[in-house]
Amino acid sequence: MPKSKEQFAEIRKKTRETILSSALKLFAEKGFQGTSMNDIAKAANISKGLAYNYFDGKKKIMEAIFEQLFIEGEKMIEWIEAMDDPFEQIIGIIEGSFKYYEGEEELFKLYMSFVFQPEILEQGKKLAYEFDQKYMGRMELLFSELGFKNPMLEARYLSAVLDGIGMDYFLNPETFPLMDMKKYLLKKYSREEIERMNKL
Amino acid sequence: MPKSKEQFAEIRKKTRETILSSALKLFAEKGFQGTSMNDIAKAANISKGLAYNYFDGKKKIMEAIFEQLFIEGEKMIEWIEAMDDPFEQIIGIIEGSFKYYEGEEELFKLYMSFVFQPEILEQGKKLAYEFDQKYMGRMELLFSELGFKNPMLEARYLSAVLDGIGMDYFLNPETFPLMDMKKYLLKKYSREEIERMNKL
Amino acid sequence: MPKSKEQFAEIRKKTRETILSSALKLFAEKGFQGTSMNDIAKAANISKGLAYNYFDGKKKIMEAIFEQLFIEGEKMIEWIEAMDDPFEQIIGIIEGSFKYYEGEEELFKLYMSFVFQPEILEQGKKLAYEFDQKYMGRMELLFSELGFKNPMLEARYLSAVLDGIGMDYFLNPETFPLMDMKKYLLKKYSREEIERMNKL
Amino acid sequence: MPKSKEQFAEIRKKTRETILSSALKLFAEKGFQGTSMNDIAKAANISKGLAYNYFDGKKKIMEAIFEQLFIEGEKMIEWIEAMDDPFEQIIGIIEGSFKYYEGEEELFKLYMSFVFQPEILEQGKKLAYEFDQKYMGRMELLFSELGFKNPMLEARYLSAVLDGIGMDYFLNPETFPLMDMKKYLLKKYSREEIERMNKL
DNA sequence: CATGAATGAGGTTTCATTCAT
DNA sequence: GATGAATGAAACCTCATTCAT
Repeated sequence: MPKSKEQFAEIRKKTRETILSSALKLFAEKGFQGTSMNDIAKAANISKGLAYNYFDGKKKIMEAIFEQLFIEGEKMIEWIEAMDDPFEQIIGIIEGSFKYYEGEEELFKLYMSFVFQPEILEQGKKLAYEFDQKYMGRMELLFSELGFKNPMLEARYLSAVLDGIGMDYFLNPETFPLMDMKKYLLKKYSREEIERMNKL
Repeated sequence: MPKSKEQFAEIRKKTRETILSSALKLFAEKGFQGTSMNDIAKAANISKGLAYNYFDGKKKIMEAIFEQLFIEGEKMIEWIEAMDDPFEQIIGIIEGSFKYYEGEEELFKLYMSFVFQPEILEQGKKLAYEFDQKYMGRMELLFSELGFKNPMLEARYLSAVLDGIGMDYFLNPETFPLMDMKKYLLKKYSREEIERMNKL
Repeated sequence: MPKSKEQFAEIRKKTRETILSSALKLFAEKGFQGTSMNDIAKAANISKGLAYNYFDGKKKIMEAIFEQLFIEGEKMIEWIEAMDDPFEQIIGIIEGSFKYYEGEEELFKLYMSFVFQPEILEQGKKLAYEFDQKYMGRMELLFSELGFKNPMLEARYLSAVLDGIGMDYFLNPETFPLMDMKKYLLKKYSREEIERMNKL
Repeated sequence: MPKSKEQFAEIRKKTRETILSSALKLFAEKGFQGTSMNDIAKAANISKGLAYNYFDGKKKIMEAIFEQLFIEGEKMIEWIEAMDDPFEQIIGIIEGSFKYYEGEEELFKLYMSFVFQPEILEQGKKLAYEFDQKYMGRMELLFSELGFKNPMLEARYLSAVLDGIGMDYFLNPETFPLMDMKKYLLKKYSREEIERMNKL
């Protein structure tokens, strides 16, 4: 009697996830090019051959990781849009970003290293561009609702600030004052400050 | 007619620089691992063997590039320190950074991609750390002179903002409003604004 | 309701045949080495494991195909021997060959490609040799009956002509004048021509 | 002082030829798929890496061999065209073919195995087709000059005969009566026979 | 100073075959 | 009888580095 379809699906899902998480860790640690399929297979405790049964090569693994990344990004957008108050949404964006930095160090590092070397992944570049467009659009709308004069520029600015903080934090996690920075930023984008700025 | 010692030295210097600039371009484009010594030699119009005559391997070429990078950084610090007025210095830092983004795209990309793959080049990481310490120290001093309450945080913040802008710009040079962002930042850190902020 | 023994036997036979015909098609198309067990299993709509239940590996599948091939060859010899008139037999050989080219393209291609790569399948080579001997023996006898002076050479010659036609036809099925060639050959080996030749 | 260009060219030519002849031998012996780059490198007494310095993979080696093959074919056509008398030309074609079978066993075997599995080599198929067209055109012209009623069919026929003989000879070089077959064919296509046939 | 042929270690990828269920 | 996940050996290919000239 063969294994049931459910059993097979279960196994595939689990192994797939093991491969992806092992690869993510290694890519973040040693870079995409610095990680060999051998490394990945060993980390995932499987044979090299099996890794190819699941993914058609290293690039495809990378792509799968990127897809996950953008899916999480979408979720974050949705979570923020669910809030009614635009002031709350700004807070949500900031807190969400910091939560991400604290919890997903590896994904972020990987994202960074890729972003500065996009030739590695055609598909990744497209995904990143599309996500950026969508994300910026939302932010712009938000700043418009908040009464800013140049919502596009404000969206780009906040985005740059958050990216820069993430980047500097990961460059020196030990010395970067992540919590203080969060407080500082939350104050800068608090209801009171925003209202005050808009009065000027 | 044999060449004079000066002529030889001249040739060596020129060839060395050709190798470095060719390598820089390639590393930025295709990454360190994605660039072969063959690529470098071809781009520099020399033989592989000669490249080894100048540098003891690919890593050493990378290190030489990094050294150049930090030498330029030092120069920028010196240039800023030469100014008397701290308000002018802030403007200098901002304008210097933007000038760098506009003119030295490749070095910046390379720096970033390496910084997020530190195991490749231990020495690079160390250099980067040292430079960061020195640079931050200066900035902190500056914000202290300007009367900010939390100079360290302000230094980290401005630094993050500038890094984030650089990053976002390089992600999408076509759509990022680099000039507008510069004006926006220059206004945020103008004498008037700083004095106003410090009064609060 | 359990299946009866007959039903099981029926299924086994059918599956076996499906495997063989799928494999034949693939071997002819992509070669023995170019065809994977996976390809075969997929083409036969079964699992890889089941294929191994039927045959002890890829070579064994190949061998089974070869056996079939020679069984058909034997049938053809028998069919020809059943004719009384040697003149008719010659016609039968020619027509049989052309019918084979038209209808069994894959088997022929496979046979050829293997015959020129003998180390792959020792058994195949042996079978081919034995068949050749038997076939040649019959042909020689036939030409002897027909009164030819050098029956062995005539047998070898006709055999070569037929092989060459098959080969050239498969090289360029679109441009090769198969039907005209058949007429031409049938005339060359017609009763009248043979009798005329033997008079000389 | 570097090696002179001539020295390098000499080395490259020699090594290239060693690789090609080693590969030819192995391909003919064990087939294209059955031969590994390792085998080729070992047979050529060089490292695997060097083989890739000369050819971009196994297919490219095969293609180079094929080119040689067709270059030789062209030479044969030229050699035959240099004769004035069409009767002599026919003799030339036949003798040339037999000489080829006797002397270039490996190339012929390789050609055969390829011909029945052309997916291996895109370029090879095109070359073979073009050569066939040219060769057939010449033969047709020749048979036309000789006064045959259906020159195209005659060209195809002789071609098939020669191919079939080559094929059968290589299948069983020990038992195939190559010399007798040559005499037989030369008589069939002698001036006297051709004139007699055309009278009918 | 300069060349590029040559090596060899290590990476990527494929696949016949086994096996637990 | 039937499944497809899993293995491991062996294939393909790349490239930093060395070296004879």
